[in-house]
Amino acid sequence: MRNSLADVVAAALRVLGAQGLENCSMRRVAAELGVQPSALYHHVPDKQTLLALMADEIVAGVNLGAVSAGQAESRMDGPAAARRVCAELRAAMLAVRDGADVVSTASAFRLGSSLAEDYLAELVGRDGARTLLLYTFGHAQATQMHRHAAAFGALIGGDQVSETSGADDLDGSYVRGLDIIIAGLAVA
Amino acid sequence: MRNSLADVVAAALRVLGAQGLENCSMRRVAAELGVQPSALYHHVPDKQTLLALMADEIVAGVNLGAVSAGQAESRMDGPAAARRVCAELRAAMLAVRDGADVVSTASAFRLGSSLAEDYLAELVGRDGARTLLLYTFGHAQATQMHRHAAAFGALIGGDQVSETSGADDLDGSYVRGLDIIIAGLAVA
DNA sequence: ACCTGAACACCGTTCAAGT
DNA sequence: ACCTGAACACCGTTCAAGT
Repeated sequence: MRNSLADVVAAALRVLGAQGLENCSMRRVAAELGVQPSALYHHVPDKQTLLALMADEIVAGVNLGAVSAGQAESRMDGPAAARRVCAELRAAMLAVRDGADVVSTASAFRLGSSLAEDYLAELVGRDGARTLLLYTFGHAQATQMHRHAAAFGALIGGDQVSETSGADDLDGSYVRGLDIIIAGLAVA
Repeated sequence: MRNSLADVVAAALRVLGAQGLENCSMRRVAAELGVQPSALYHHVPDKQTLLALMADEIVAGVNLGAVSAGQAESRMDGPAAARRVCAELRAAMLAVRDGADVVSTASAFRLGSSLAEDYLAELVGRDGARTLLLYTFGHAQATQMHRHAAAFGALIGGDQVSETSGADDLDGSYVRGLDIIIAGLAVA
């Protein structure tokens, strides 16, 4: 036994963190393992599947209700628990370079049948769950894109503008949008 | 004068519609124009720029307040006008194959400075505008991905399940999520 | 101004063959 | 079971040169 599926996923996450999604090719993951590109296809049918496994790993730490569904958070009301799950999801994605893109693409493919959506649906209903998830994915993607652009701009532009209006409070922006949706859920 | 920038963008949109985003390469766009791939770089600095121009074209028909800002929709309240803009945006993206992906990627890059976001911000505030846009983009992407999967599944699976619960009411799902956000805006 | 021709440095995936 | 070696059919981009 030389490399397991878990080794491949771990190597892929290392390449992702070090080089970003656009450079996370099958060939580079193979190189990270010291193996020929074709060897990866013994563990995984294609790149899309590998990305889905990476997405699962990225969000693996998110707590989706500890015991059985809805039971662990019995002291919290639905909206409050939903808010906690979304915040954890966002943090997990932002912790990995391009994590939001990887997770969003993989989860959009399963919309309607993901663990996170099912759990959120118990808390706030199917429509509320979808709305919260799509907002959370979209905002996380925008956050990482903005940070990437800022990091790149800092290299070439010094920091002559710093922030046109100081208005890149991405965390605050996320929470305020979340508040809007949660408030809307209470009405319906 | 053999080809203009407009010709290049139009050819790219033709390839997109016919072959989808994953096959919309610079080389295929060049072939569509009967030209060498390198010729495209006379009109456009890189592929990303071409995709942004395609995105602009896809949403060009969306009415962002006819006369001056906020004036044309004086008979509508803010939330109602915002709902109309979002629905038009969604329809424009869904009208083109992979349109949601093209527009989302290009717009996420400008989040905080797009025409649509500025207009929506006048109607419902910056946080409301961002929330509505991210939700609308995300839902449109999920819609097109679901349709693509359904079309592909129909080819191999016949239609043995048809719909597990008849629950692929994507348009209804979108509107109900929009209702949640709009209701939340009214509270804040 | 607009394009060709040729090249550079890559991709994902397949497949026979090895151990 | 896991991997190599070689190939196939592609990519985006650059650049000197043509008209």
